[in-house]
Amino acid sequence: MEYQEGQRGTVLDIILLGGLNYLPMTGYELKQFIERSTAHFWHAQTSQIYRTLEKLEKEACVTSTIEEQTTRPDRRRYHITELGREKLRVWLEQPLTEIEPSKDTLLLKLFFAAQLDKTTILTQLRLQRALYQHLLTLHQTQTRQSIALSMEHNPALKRDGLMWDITRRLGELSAETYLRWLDESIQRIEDEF
Amino acid sequence: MEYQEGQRGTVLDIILLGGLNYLPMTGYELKQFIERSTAHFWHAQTSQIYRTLEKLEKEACVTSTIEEQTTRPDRRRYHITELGREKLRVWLEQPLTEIEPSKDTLLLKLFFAAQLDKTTILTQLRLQRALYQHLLTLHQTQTRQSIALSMEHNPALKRDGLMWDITRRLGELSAETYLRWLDESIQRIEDEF
DNA sequence: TTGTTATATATGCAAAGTGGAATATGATTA
DNA sequence: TAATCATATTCCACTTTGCATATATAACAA
Repeated sequence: MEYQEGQRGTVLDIILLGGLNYLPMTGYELKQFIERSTAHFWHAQTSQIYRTLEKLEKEACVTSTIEEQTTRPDRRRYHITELGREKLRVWLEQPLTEIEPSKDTLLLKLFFAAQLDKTTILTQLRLQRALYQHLLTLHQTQTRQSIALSMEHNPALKRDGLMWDITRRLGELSAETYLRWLDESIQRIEDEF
Repeated sequence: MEYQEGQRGTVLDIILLGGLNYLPMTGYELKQFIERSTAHFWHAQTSQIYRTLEKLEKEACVTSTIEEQTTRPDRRRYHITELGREKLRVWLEQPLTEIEPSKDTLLLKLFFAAQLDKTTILTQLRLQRALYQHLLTLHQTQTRQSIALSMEHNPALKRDGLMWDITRRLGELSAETYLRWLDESIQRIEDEF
């Protein structure tokens, strides 16, 4: 009664359709595609990918063909259909009208951390700091390069490249913010706790 | 084989135990507690809260007593047990050794948005901008005040107040970052798309 | 008086997601 | 030569989540 029902479409549906809209891939390749490109804002288990592909095939959003291989197990390559493209387009056009609630385990830990001792809290924060420092480096180098590489290979993807860089940029900014916040918080706990 | 198994403890377990560690509450009150205090980093459905409370009672982490009421439906008030406190403490002490993968639907939309037209993308981004602007205002006023209020009522919560403000602060910084990124992205799309 | 909101809890169902293991095999490396 | 890595998919048990709905009652507003 209150939405585009009948074909809601989960987020993973969309990632898979979005990937297959560039080129046909196997489940295995889609897993790698997700790890290379969307990992910083969405991830999925291998098993979930295969099950979702089956579901999408039932819904006629994708079709599949088996490729026989001699040296390796046979593999099933998925192709997007017109219906699939339509589903993708409809979902992309639909604006997000609210902010989705985020989930952050570290914040939860800190929220109830007053009962811990100072050193335990500080150790945990410093550990997170190291992890985020590493993540930031990744965003600034690796991810950026992989985008540049894709575009050299295929200049038709100019717009795509812009959009990919925009998503990459939020990852970078977020990591910077998180680091600043960690530093500030470590300082405050040292002084005020 | 590779973790503190037997009592893994989900995040919602911890929120409920953490809340009950301050004072005994009913399911209904816990729902409100979550909305007031942890909503910006974790949320939960009412049904999920009641079911998790039942589970925690089976595990002897909480006990419950029924309060008979004449004007309202009876209610069940939950109390944390020693085992519950222990579970909470163990979880809080355990450091997070990795960064949890985040999920962001807007980024997903942008990642595949190259096929949309410029106006559609810009409209969606401007809508998000308005939503985040509103969220930022909330963080800067409402949440801050509710923390100050809690501490006036109970000065013993000084440390808790510091930790609460630290979590609030990330909400504020994140909203600012998101806004800056939205502005920057709108600009880039206007110029380069 | 009729409808709505707030209090208070519970249930049922399906979809979504987790995590691990099973099953193959070729290529590489120590 | 043994180990393990990379390819490639599937299955299973389980938890979690979303969403709707049911059952009460009192207070309040239209």
